[in-house]
Amino acid sequence: MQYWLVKSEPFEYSFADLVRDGRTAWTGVRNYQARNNLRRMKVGDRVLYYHSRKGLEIVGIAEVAETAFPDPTAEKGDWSAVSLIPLRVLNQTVSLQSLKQDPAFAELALVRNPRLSVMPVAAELYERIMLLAGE
DNA sequence: GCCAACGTTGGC
DNA sequence: GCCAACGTTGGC
Repeated sequence: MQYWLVKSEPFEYSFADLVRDGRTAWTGVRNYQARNNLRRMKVGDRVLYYHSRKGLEIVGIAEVAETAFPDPTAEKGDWSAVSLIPLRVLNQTVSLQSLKQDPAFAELALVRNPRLSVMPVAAELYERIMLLAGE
């Protein structure tokens, strides 16, 4: 099992929206690095859900329900989407600030490259985030 | 809302 | 193929 983190602006599509919908196609990624990460996802992989712009915290966990397929919202270009389903809301949200305060997360792409919207999370960092989340 | 950082585009 | 200009992202 691999671990990932995706970012979404909560006023565009929040984790609560995903919970409400039960499943969503993760479309609209237009960055090659992020796209390549989408393509590496496997069914059952865990996906941390981060609220960017507003909130600035990890709020929930989703799961990959379907591996990469052509992004139906892309009019041109070679872009991919995956399907995500919600797993659960975290007991406690994990703020970007708290991640930045812990040197263990210095290598996390969220900290190092704040513009990447789909990124891998090392297993040990995922476990550490789970601890911070009271899971 | 500002603006730094990053990615992309396009003229040369 | 370089690099300046432009557009976008996202923390602050």
